[in-house]
Amino acid sequence: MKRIADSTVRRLSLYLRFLEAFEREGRATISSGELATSGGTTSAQVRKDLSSFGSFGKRGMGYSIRELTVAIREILGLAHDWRVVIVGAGKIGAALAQYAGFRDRGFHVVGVFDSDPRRIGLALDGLTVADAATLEADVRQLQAEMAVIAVPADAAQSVVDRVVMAGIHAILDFSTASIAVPPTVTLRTMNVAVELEILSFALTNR
Amino acid sequence: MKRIADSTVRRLSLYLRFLEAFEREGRATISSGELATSGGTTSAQVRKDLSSFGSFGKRGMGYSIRELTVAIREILGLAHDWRVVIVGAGKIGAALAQYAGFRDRGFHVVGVFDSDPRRIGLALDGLTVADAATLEADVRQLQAEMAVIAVPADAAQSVVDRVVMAGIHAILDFSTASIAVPPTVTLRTMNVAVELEILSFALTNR
DNA sequence: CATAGATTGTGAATGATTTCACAAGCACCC
DNA sequence: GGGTGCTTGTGAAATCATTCACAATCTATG
Repeated sequence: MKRIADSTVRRLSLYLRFLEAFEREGRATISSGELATSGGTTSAQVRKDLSSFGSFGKRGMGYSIRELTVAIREILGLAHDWRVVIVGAGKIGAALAQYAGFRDRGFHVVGVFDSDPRRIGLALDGLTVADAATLEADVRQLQAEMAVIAVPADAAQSVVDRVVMAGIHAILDFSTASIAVPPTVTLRTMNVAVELEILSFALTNR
Repeated sequence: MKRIADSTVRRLSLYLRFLEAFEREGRATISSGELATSGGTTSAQVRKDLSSFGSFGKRGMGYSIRELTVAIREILGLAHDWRVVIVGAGKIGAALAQYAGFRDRGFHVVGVFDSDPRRIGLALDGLTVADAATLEADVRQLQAEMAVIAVPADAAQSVVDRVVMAGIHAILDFSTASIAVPPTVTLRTMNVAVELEILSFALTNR
């Protein structure tokens, strides 16, 4: 399979949301144009995005919402649930652990860790905050496949190293640090400060 | 000025972080190559990014960390503080309101709003959660310039419409909804589910 | 003051992504 | 069953972003 652009994958994830909303409304089919309008893009872009993976529509008719939903879920690897650990039970980590939309979308939080004794043992929505001292062993034992990192910047690299050591290949990082990972590991960073600074630039240079 | 790519602005924001770290270490100058290594890019990219805005380095010597920091802060519009309101005092909204890194970087939270009577009146780090009923008037009165939206998906569009009405031109949206704004408004979306789905794709198709 | 060594700034080349534009295919209708 | 109207799938073209490569220019040094 030829390499898929990051931007394409991101859009597929968005299309999936719109398809689910349309399905809830009871719609049966949708055209690339309508999907494009929902997602703020163009119909050609929607068709191109899908064409990397196959042919899902009917000419003259559009796409079956049901079928396209299943196809995109398959493409994105959402056919089965993922087991996720959260490291860091501070404000952000705790908020994420308790975020229901998480689990509803197939991401099952199987463990929350922290190294602060005041947080270890806290109950978060059915889970108990565990001691990060045994992170590697616990991650393996829980068979986690993804990690969310919500620790202070100066601890982030070491925590990432440890979950990588424990066999994790996909990491979502909320810290503001610059993190290095081996090429076999996918790391994505969500940085509120960066986004605010992009907004600041937009306000300043409009 | 010619149009600046979003990716360029994002990198400038990252460079700024590294520059600040280097400055704390007491370094005086830095080369494009070193900055590139920190940011996971190339020296040519660093120079190209800066060249859209002027000439900041000395050939043979690199960049003065002090001067480049000031220049990038100027470019990004961080020379003065921004007044930010947060709408939605749930888990995410509350975590953001209490996030100190926010204010330290020049983003001053001047108001937090919610429509749930159980949350109105709560104290969050020096701020009291206000009733969202008077959002428009309060936003104007507080002279807020940016809004962070952390409300449920079905309320997001209406809240965005209201802050836009109140004169806000920059919005950071944490909801999972698809939001429309007038072309004069900059909207950025942070969607955890989308990021996790990109990770899911990466794990599935590696 | 001339030379050596380093690093910038930037056109040109390459690579990636998006948009265009249109033939092909499907359903519906008469 | 042929015509009409729509919409897909996809090469080709256009646009946008990154990398290359090198002249220009700075400091340090003897």
